[in-house]
Amino acid sequence: MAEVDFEKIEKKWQKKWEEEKIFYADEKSKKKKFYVLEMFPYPSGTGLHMGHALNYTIGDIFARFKLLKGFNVLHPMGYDALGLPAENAAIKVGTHPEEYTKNSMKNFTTQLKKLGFSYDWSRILNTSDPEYYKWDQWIFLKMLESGLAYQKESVVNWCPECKTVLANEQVVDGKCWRHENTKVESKYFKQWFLKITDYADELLRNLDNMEWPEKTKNMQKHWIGKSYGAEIDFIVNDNKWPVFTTRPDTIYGVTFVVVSAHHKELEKLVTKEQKKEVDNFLKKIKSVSEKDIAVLEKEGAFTGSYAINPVTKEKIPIYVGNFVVADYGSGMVMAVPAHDKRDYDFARKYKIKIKVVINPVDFELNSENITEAYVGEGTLINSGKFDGLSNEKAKEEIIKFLENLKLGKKSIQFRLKDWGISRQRYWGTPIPMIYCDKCGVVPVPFKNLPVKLPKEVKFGKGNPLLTNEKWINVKCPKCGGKARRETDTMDTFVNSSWYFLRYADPKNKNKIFDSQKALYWNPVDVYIGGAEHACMHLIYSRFYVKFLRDIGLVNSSEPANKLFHQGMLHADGGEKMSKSKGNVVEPLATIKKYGTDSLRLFLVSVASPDKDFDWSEKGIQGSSRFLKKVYSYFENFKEGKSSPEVEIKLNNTIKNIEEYIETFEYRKATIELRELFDSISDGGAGKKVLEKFLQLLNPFCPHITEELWEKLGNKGFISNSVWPKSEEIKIKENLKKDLYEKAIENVFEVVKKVETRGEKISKVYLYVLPFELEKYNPENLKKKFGKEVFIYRVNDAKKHDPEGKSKKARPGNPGFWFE
RNA sequence: GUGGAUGUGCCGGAGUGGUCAAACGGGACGGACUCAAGAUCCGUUAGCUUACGCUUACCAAGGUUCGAAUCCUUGCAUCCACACCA
Repeated sequence: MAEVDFEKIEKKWQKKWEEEKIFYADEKSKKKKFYVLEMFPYPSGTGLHMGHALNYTIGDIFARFKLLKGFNVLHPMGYDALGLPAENAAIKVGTHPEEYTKNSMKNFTTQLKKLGFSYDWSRILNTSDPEYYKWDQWIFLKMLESGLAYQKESVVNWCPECKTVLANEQVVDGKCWRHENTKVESKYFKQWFLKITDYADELLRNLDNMEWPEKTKNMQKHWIGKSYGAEIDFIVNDNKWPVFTTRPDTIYGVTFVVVSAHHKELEKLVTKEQKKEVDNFLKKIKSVSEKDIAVLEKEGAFTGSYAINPVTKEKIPIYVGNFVVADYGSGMVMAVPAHDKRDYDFARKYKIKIKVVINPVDFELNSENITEAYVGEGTLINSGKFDGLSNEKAKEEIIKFLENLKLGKKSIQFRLKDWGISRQRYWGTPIPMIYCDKCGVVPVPFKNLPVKLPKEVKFGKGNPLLTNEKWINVKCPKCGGKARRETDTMDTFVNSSWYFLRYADPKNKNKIFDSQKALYWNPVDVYIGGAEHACMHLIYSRFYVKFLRDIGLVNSSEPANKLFHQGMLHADGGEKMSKSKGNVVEPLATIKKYGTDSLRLFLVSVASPDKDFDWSEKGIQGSSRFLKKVYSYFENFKEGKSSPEVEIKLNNTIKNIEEYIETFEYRKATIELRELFDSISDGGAGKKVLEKFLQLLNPFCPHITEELWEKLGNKGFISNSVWPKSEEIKIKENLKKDLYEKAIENVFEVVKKVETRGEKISKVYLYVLPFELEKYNPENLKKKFGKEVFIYRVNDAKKHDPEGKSKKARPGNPGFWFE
């Protein structure tokens, strides 16, 4: 078999596609629009990895398929260019983040182009471009106008050595990533927040009607976390301290209260005598990451203060604990050790009283014999006038009771928190605010946007922006007096929360985007990316779209109709690909060896693209072998006649592949393609059939199919040809007969079996689907079975069907009953 | 702990009540070609049998059914996510 020069073919067609701009999208087209989007990459210095290749191949196949199907396809690409790694490179190697990012982007573009993706490169986007982040700032100011952006004190990780705030990922085992002997401290800063919680209800509600993976929707539901309960006031030193609980029915069992270690007013509760103990406890907390806190054992310390239980009037101790979240509810919880597992463990550890107030349905429980928390249903005991009520009923009654005493109320809590966007670092969007001594916090006027990042800053100690005094010092936009810029920048998730909208009109200098264009393209029809973004990016984007809708810029409420997560790609042998293990497979090296089309085909033919799978050198060799086979068949092909079998197979394949691509079952599509090719090379085929085969293969292997399309004598590109139609008649006629006969054969078999068991059968009843009724001929069947045969439609109200066997009827298979 | 997913032949992985000893790919084995290797092509790949066929098989044990990889129950194992949510 002749060697195929994949590289030459790839270069040739990539150049032609670019010259003819066949993938450039235009909103003036009369065709129906279709927007395919893959999550844009963070351009890291290490270049494109195989996971990117998989992600973009999945999207590219979809986009190319839709183009062939006659849609006006938008398939753009860009870079999420602001972020921490660029800044880390500046600290470690001394490159300016801007240079680092520029180089990385250039590198990424070259690599992406070699993979032959059908991007509209004229729409390329770069979030580190002031022309882009200007609109981040614009949205921020709009949110400020709407009251959605606000400042509040919040806790962060602080490295006293670097004098800077650390991201959770920069905290390693409670220590700074750069100073392994320096313990990270908790520090409170005033920071900017976006009030995503205003949209909590809608974010939750819409999920039900969205065509997103159920798993993702569940994760989001959990993340938003709506819970119903009560807010109850406990009295501490004559002040009201509210707590939120979902179990007001257990209020009589409260024996202590726990306040979060990060509670703003913790100091007020700590007495002189207990100060030392509490401080020692606080030192043990490693970072503000709640994931880190979660790993810790439930621990705490007595604050020295007491609270009054509003119903029993008992005096109960207040503890500070590492398992209470400061930002949820009021940052304080009432603890019922008898009926909550964490409270139980905590009470046992610190020898606090345990009081049973719910008696289980099926056994006796009391405060002496309890060995674990009982969290189930039951009736109230030890609860004053509420004794004997079911705990469900008690929830309502107790809330009513507290409301009358003005000591509590019904309450709904979301676990979703407002989104803290302040980052004390350089390579992000500057927050467009100014601090004036006289006027206070003043927004930068719209006409002065963008607030550009100054290039001259020093890296290594503290927030780099603090090192450029010239940039910081400005005149107050209100009074013209001395003022200073906000030096915090925005979380980079801000940049990616609306980029898909900007693709509709990426070069607009005057507006965030032209509304007509945005309305035309949005929402995204298919969005493809990793499941790790299920909560953060995919919730923030939903929030942004809702906000932009509310200020009249778009009319859709959700960013994407359909969402797909690709699986994780592991190294040969199942381990994670990582540099330190030396098992990384580079897309570029692979292409050089086997060709881009082989790589694309392999990536989608090992497993369903949503499942994790292992890289396999043997596997890609198999894909490459298949393409060589195809190529050599076309080279030596002599025009022949297509057999009916090949025609049937072809038409079946067209239909199936359409379905498979729509549902991302690419693996099945590649199997059908192999089968079709087998029957072509076995039975011979005419030119028309070969052309159609190439078109079916084109979304997966665009280069080689262009080449062979041309070899067959076609002018123009196969990539924007018209997808073949499957001719229904050719598919079914033969098969249908078969199926009917098989179905009858089946029934016949069963009759024989039952008779050999000794049962007598004289009547056979068949229940068939209405549209199949005509195929059944009672006379013929009577002859075959030698018995009376009755045929009913399944929905016939008068049918004789003593055991409901008609429910078993399916297409091609009747239900049956014998007597 | 909570939530979710999965368990199929040597391996990856289809298959959701009869067309299943189970697609497709990989591997292994045998053969053809070749001085030879590679590539390519053909065949075999649960057991017994020349074959018809029979037996054993889709994590395990029960169950439903004329019929189960597929439906139900229980158990076991593996994987993933998470913000201990009061």
